[in-house]
Amino acid sequence: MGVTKAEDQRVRIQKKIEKVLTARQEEEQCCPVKDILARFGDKWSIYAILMLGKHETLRFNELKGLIAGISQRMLTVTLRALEEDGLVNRNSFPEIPPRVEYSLTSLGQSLLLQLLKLADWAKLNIHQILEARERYNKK
Amino acid sequence: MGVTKAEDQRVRIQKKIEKVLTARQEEEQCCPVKDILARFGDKWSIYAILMLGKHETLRFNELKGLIAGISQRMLTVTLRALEEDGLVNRNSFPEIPPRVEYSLTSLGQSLLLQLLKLADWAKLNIHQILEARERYNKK
DNA sequence: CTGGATCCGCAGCGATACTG
DNA sequence: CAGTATCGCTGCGGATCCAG
Repeated sequence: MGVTKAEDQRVRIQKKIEKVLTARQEEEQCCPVKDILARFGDKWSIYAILMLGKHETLRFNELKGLIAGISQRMLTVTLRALEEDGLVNRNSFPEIPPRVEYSLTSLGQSLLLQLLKLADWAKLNIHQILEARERYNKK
Repeated sequence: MGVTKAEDQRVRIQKKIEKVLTARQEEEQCCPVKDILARFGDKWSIYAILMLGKHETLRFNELKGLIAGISQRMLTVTLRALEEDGLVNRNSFPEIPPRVEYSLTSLGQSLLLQLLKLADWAKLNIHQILEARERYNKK
């Protein structure tokens, strides 16, 4: 065993580099679907969008109250990401106490439409899926 | 500091239990959208569905070849989940060497339609999103 | 009140070796 | 060929404290 720990690490780092590169290639190639899904495919973005769709405009803690179970941190992170993509507006008023209002942009609203269609599909087929799951688990 | 490690752990476990319970509540309540998204919102399911949509029927390693970067393990896990939900069919032939063919069920195909619509939206708006990101990062 | 900064546990994924 | 078993790492997300 002439394999040193240093050598081990070098190899591992090399592999990691390769992995990152191929990952980047995949992102660039391939349909934009994946990229879009990455936005609202995460744990909370959907809820934020749906809630903002329902209520027009909301403050930070109102939103936090509506999305049961979300932590402060994740709400911040989620809203930042959505803002970055131009899906929500963020209006902060320099008052004391501070007030920040969030609302959907027109782009966000058009995405909401798509999500609602998906929701319709989901409602329509949820029973079939649940049945399929039961059937599968019985076997 | 009369706090023992055992006490620490007890408290932590207690919190975990609560977390799991509220998580379960959330799943049950709330729109089925989230539940559905959980299916193909993960890293690989979309690719599997899209590929099966294109190619009608595929064997395990064909699929693995088409989805660049997926590991054997994750392909297995992904396909199992999709099968469980009745989105893909799994036909295994008791031959040597073994042969397993996967294809979309009609339910899977209807989901594919939705995904394609989403893809259309994505293609249509990808530029706006990229612009928004640039604008955001410049600030 | 809004949210930035930091720490850290744990699920999820990848790599690898093994089986029918 | 099509998986299963095991293990280690990484990064997501929750908790907590702090700032404006």
